[in-house]
Amino acid sequence: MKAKIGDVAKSAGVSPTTVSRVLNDRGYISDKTREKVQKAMKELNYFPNDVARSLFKKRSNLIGIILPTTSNPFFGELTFHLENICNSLGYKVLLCNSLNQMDKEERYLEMLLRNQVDGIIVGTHNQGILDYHKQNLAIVAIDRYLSDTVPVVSSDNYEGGKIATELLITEGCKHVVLIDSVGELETPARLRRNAYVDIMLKNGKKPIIYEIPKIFDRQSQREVADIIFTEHPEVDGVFATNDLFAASFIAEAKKRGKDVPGQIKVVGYDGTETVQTLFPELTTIKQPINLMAKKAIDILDRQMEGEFNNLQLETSLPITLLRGSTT
Amino acid sequence: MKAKIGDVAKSAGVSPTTVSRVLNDRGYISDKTREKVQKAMKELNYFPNDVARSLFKKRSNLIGIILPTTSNPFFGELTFHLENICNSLGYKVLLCNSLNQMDKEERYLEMLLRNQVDGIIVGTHNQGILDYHKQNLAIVAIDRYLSDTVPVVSSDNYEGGKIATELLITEGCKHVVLIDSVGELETPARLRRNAYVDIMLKNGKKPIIYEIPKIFDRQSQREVADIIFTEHPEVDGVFATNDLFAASFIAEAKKRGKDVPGQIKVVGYDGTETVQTLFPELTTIKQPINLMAKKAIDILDRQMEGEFNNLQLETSLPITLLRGSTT
DNA sequence: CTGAAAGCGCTTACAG
DNA sequence: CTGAAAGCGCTTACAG
Repeated sequence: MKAKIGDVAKSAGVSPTTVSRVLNDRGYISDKTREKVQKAMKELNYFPNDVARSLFKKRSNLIGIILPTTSNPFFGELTFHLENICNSLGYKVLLCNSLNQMDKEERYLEMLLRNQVDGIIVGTHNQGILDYHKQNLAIVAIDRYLSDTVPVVSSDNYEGGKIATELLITEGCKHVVLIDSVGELETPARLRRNAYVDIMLKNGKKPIIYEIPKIFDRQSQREVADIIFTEHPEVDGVFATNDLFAASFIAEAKKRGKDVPGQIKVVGYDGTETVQTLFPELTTIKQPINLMAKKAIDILDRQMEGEFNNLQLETSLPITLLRGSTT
Repeated sequence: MKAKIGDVAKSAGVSPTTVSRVLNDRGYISDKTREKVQKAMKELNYFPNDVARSLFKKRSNLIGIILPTTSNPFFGELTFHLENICNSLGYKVLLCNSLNQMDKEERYLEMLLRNQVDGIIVGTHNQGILDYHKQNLAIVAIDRYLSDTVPVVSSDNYEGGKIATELLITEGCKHVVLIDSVGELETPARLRRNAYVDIMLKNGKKPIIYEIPKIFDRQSQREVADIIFTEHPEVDGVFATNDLFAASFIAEAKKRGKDVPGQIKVVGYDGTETVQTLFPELTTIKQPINLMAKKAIDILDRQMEGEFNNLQLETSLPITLLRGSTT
């Protein structure tokens, strides 16, 4: 059976209190005692039970991450960086893939709370979360507005949308279509769309917007591309707010014998490592995923240390244009 | 402050024992009492503390997942499926990205143990894990041999390697090169290489094997491609044991003006959703990720229920060939 | 420098 | 049908 603190104490001939002291390097202990205890711990292959510790300390060092799905390269990479940084700080990560489903999000949220997480990183639009934030639970959102009091970290979506749209227009596109996620909510990512609309209007062009209903479904992406070709055969430029949408559109274009970038130019969004490897030709707007993760955890950590005031409520990190050969 | 069971008891005018009973639906309770308690829980917005529960029950319902990195599409998708299935079964997932670094793996392992996980799913080659398995910790490996007693779930790697190599030869390739991960250990995935060697020899051809030193690094992948072109300019076929390697090789080929599949044919491996979206032209061997996840958790769950005998020690799921236009 | 006692928030025999 | 007591494995005042 697993050794407990009492077993170590008995074996070392001291009290559990003393064992706890050497474990936590706390208070005075004679070198001799410390050695005895350490020897006993080795022998019994003892390591502390963090569940018991958490219960007493009212601190779990657990961080919950709720996001749509790690299957998506952006979130897969974001998850890696988040977990990696958490780990280096001594935090452990409880992962939740909500698929953007409200009901799942709510159940995940309750699960995290029951498990006494010290903080939550939210990459989905969970609104129920608001209530809990007030109960001084540390929360930070990535690319989502949750409430006036929850800090949001994102990259400069407006600038990204602006650069993408302007590039297409500069390259001579007359009919630029936007392919975006279906969106009920006002999210920072929606600024990409806003920028597209602004730039189009500024150039005297009519914005044409299509939404992917099931954003993580390849089939759904292809169908929308198909509809675009039917309804707007004149399309000669596409700004997709997500690289996967861009790739699906291009696949559909090729199927129809359309040349990219000859007849249609395409710009994507995200610029993950995965996309840069699998589809390096794609012109896209790259988000600084690692920086976003760092910043999010920085803000979360501050809250977990009790600093709920003076939090930077909105952080916008710089994006970069990756020029490929699809424009 | 967070309501505790005592607060609910006081508010409902009963004992904590009774509250616990309605919480767990255990023993006899009068309907009237149950209602009183439920009303009090609602009012106080009470939900149980799972840390305290775990401590008493000696069961955390926590599952640790150790894998290289969710940044990689295969592992990103695998993680999604694993977590998703765990969630549906009432388990929670503690995520660990080890980057295949031994020291990180060992630290993660100890972390998981301290946190009293009920089971561990391992997608890396952690050897230290063996010792703990004997202490009746539930463990299942994905694509890794850990020891004679740890069940392994993988897809039919030999068959995949065979199909890929045979396809290239059938298509007329004379000089087929293998691009593989650097590999110290005997893993199921290594069977892809074994199959390649067998088929090459069977066809009277000399196997030519290159290894990517830093497998998650795009730069490293490109460098190996570069070396292949220098050392084997005659190369007209490539079997890459990973789609990212394949993509990097193709990028390097294009840079040199080589036509794929005209001058060089390429087959990858994994066939994730991400690859199918971003690089649908790639011919590749698709692993049944969802099935692998299901099977792994099935085996883990059985162990967590105390069934350590009669475990299927080796599971090999069927792969499929996805024919694209790179062959 | 070290230990006995109390308690973290629950659950479960055991009584009644 | 309900409650008082003990205990899960730790840690931390408080004494000495």
